[in-house]
Amino acid sequence: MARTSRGRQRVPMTKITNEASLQVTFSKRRNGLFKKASELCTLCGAEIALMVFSPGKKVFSFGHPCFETLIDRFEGRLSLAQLTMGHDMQQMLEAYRNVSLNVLSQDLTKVMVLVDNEKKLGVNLSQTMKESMSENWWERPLEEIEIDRLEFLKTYMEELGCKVNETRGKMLLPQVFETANNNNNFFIGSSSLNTAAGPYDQMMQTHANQPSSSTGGGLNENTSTWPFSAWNPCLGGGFL
Amino acid sequence: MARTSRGRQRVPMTKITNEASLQVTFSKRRNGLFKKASELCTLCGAEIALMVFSPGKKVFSFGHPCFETLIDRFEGRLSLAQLTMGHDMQQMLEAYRNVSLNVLSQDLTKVMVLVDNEKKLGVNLSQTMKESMSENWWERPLEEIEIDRLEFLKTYMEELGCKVNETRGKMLLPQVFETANNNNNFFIGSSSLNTAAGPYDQMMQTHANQPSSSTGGGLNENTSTWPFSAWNPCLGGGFL
DNA sequence: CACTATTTATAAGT
DNA sequence: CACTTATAAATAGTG
Repeated sequence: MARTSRGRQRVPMTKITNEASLQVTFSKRRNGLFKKASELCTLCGAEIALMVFSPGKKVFSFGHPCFETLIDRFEGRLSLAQLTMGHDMQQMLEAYRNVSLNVLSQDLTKVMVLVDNEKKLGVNLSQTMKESMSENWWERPLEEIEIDRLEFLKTYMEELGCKVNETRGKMLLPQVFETANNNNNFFIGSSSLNTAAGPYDQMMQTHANQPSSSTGGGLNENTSTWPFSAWNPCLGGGFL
Repeated sequence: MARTSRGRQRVPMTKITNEASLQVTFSKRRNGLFKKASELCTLCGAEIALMVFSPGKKVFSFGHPCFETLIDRFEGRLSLAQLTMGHDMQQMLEAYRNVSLNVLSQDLTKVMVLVDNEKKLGVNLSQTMKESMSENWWERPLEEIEIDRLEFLKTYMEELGCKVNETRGKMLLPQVFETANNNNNFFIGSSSLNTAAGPYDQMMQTHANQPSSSTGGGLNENTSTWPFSAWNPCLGGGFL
């Protein structure tokens, strides 16, 4: 009988037009990419943070090492909340919420902010904020949490102020960008001390665009809440 | 004559012990990973943010689409600054500064915050903050910027408060994690309107561990300042 | 999703 | 690090 397959064909490196095959290719290559990332972690002890937004705006992320390991590593470190305001007026604010049900359970969330001018910012911010409210992933009213936090930070910054004096340099600019990162579960339910990368499918997590559901689907058994639809600027729901 | 090569050999998926071959493998596979990421962007129109920390703690990042494209896409969108405080007390704060010298020039910076308890937080935060001060990438005193911003946000949140009422849900936890992401230059000096992914080597950037130098080396011609040593929790200098 | 036939990625070696 | 070779992997097209 004739060949059952022509085998792999060469494909031009241009965007696939056929929607169906694009989906298939995306899925296959995404998995391949995550696997490669995983292998790089394992073979070379590299640390990788990877986020992929599908053309359909779903989010797929990969992170290694696990949260716990990073805690040990960066314990006590704190970055600066840095907000800029150029003549074009821009600002960005990022925040997170990490869910950790157990030693090995956690999520890492990220958000992206871009504003071109204050007007648009003001308008859309309110809208965004209001929309996000319906997501309800918090136990306490959001504003309460936020305000407490901001208050704390403000106070902290003020206290810190007296210690700081040489803060010059270049605040080159106006555009602020932010992306999110997800630190996925790792070795769910076991091997909390294992710092080596495990099977890639255990290191990645798929976050489907789920308007109402709060648990992430996909390859991960993660039971923690993943509020992607609420904060992901790329998703159709939530903020968008 | 005998075969000059045994060809590719199968390698166990365990950490490579030989330091030399590890380096080689890391380099090769890292490039392969970036290439794969690039192809996924091109072929499927995916958006990818990828960060790789080498075992030597150097940072290699990849980002698509370019900053400009993202601006058009997310213009006016603002995420929430979300800070949590579990019974274990944790918090995280992330900030950015994006430098855009020209339409196609930009950087994306990221920071990571982890605190296990307030004591450690208080102590290390001050230390970190003080250390960061010597980096001077700001034009105005940091505290000033920070406080202004936090004040603005606080006010905003308060005003928003009256509009919000259903903010329940699960604030599952205590650990907060954050990683940085770098949105590299893309099509430097040309094709600002091109939204397709270009050659992967143009989408990636290598950030060497450079204590005093501020410009990133590697494959990218990026001329904007890259303050990695100041905020990268993995680097020996700056915050660490 | 399973199956090939091929294209790619790469481990070794130079 | 760049090039080569031979082989392991990834994956396009198909059922």
